[in-house]
Amino acid sequence: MAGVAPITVSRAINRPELVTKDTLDHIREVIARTGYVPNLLAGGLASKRSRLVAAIVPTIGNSIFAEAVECLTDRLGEAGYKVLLGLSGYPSSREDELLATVLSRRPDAVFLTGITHSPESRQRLLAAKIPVVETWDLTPTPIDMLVGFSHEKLGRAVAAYLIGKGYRRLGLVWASDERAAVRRRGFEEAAAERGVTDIQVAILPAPGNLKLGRDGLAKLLDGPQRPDAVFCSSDALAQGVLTEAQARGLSVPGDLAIMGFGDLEFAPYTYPALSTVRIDRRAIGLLAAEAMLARFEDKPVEKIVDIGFEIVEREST
Amino acid sequence: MAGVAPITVSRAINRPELVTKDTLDHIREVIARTGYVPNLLAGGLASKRSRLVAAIVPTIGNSIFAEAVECLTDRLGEAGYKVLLGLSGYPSSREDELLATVLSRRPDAVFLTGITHSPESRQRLLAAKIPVVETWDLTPTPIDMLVGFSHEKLGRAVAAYLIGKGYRRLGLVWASDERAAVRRRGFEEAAAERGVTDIQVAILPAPGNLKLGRDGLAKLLDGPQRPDAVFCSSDALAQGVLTEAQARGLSVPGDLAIMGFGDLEFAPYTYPALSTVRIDRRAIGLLAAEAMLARFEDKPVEKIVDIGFEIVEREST
DNA sequence: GTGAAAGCGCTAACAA
DNA sequence: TTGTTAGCGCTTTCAC
Repeated sequence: MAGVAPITVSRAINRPELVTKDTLDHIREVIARTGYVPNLLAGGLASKRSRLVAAIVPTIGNSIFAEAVECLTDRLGEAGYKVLLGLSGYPSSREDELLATVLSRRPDAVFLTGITHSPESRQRLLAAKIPVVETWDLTPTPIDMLVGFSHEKLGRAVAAYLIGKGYRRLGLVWASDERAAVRRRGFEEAAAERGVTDIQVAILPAPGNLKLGRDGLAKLLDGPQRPDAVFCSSDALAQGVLTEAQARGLSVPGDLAIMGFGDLEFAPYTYPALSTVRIDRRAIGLLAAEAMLARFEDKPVEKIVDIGFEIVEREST
Repeated sequence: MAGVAPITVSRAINRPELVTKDTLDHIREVIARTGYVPNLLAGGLASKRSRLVAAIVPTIGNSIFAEAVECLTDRLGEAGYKVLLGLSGYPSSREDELLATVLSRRPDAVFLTGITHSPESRQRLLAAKIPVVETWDLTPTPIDMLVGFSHEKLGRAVAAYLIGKGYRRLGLVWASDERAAVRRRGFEEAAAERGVTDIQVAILPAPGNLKLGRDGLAKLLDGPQRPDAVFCSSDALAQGVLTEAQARGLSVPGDLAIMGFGDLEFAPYTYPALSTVRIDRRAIGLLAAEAMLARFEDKPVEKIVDIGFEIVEREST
């Protein structure tokens, strides 16, 4: 319709600097007039670049993963990429089949949650020969790239922190998820090194929520050793623990200190008594996006990025 | 590699009932052995069905939209569809360009938030000739299909409820978003009909959060008329209002009744004193998915689905 | 700076 | 039940 070859239109859209201004203006005018929408499926097939990035997370509902996905989507969107959402559920039960179906869309990169993947999945990812960013954890042997933090160190740090504050009867209200298990191990090891060994644990199904947190604390309080400090594997559980403590008339942190994990926004303001461990969730999405974009342009990339964590102590008001 | 024509492999994958068991088994064995992954980009181009559904929401971080998207993704995933995530921000500032870029991926359907779209967007959607589901609101004239509820009715219902309880000095802590504005209108109209007109309003930027809620209540309390009941445009704001009330030593609902909107999971347990309006967020995603799937199979579909709402009253404990 | 030819990896339509 | 042919709408490559 513009009286030029298809390839010229393609250039006008994708590499306008290769087209004379006059031709460009004319093509753009025709595009605007006709409402032409390029077909990126066809473009992707021809160029072998889908401009799609797959993001596989357990869940985005009320969760720490939503913000990371949001940042990833925003940053990649700026560069013309769209995010294909894959929800694997807890405990990553569907990651394998999800990965298979998602790879058939030929994404240009994959964002993964965690570092534990089946041999088939690893194999498939390697075979796809695309940038892969694992997140939320640390390992010296990522599939490709990694943005996360050490759950073991985090567990250790919290144990040291609580024991340093004088607490000795420690309890855990804990979801049965894999990364949480590593935090627990770090916590128990560091506690043992300080002579605290009799740690009470209430294990609950993932993902945690307020109700489960209440149940968890109830279990601990009715157990053999009443804890004076409870560390929770998520802020959602911590809220439940706090609620149960309030319902039972316990003062926080006087009778019972409570620590959460994740620093969900509602926690800090709502419960000034509730300390937690802050993770820069937005950084995970952003850094993952940057890593992918760098790789698309063959720029050098840091393979492993440790974003760390921060213990946030809140005063009772 | 399997010694059959490409189309036979295609059938073995997509319509196995058309292939003899022996051929099928053989093809499947070869697929498993070689790790063949079909290219759905090519498939989509050839069949004109991308098996992609675009979901455009303002945000998924800490938000009521995340769960709807999650349900949509789950249900569509069962049917072999993947969700392309589009985040338009508040106040849908990027919806137009987002829609353009998303449509170039040739989605088989589109999930939209709200019923207000630019003429260009409506035009583009109509031109795409695919199922479109608008959500979170109601209108007699949807672009195509609709799953939502009436914000005006909801506002009216809350006004009637509060006034019925005897409250007369009403306040609103309100985000400046479009659907909230409709709820406000309904609220004020119904209040006026009952003789309550002097409603104090604190307007805050969207999306609301706890901090903004605190600020909002502070503004109202320092204003000319101290409210005895505050309705908030979201539960996030309501939490802030509650926090501020507690910080000022007000009893809830004794000195100040607070109503939220959205029924986020943390609200009911955390604040037994906090009533709210429950929206079935999961139903929105699920019904939208069902509507799309029905249309894909040319089954009859209810064009407009009102999922209603429910005032959830909580006792103080 | 622009174009012609070929082909990306599938599936629709029709044929055997 | 299986195969042949053609073509989806782009981009690559190479030529002009």
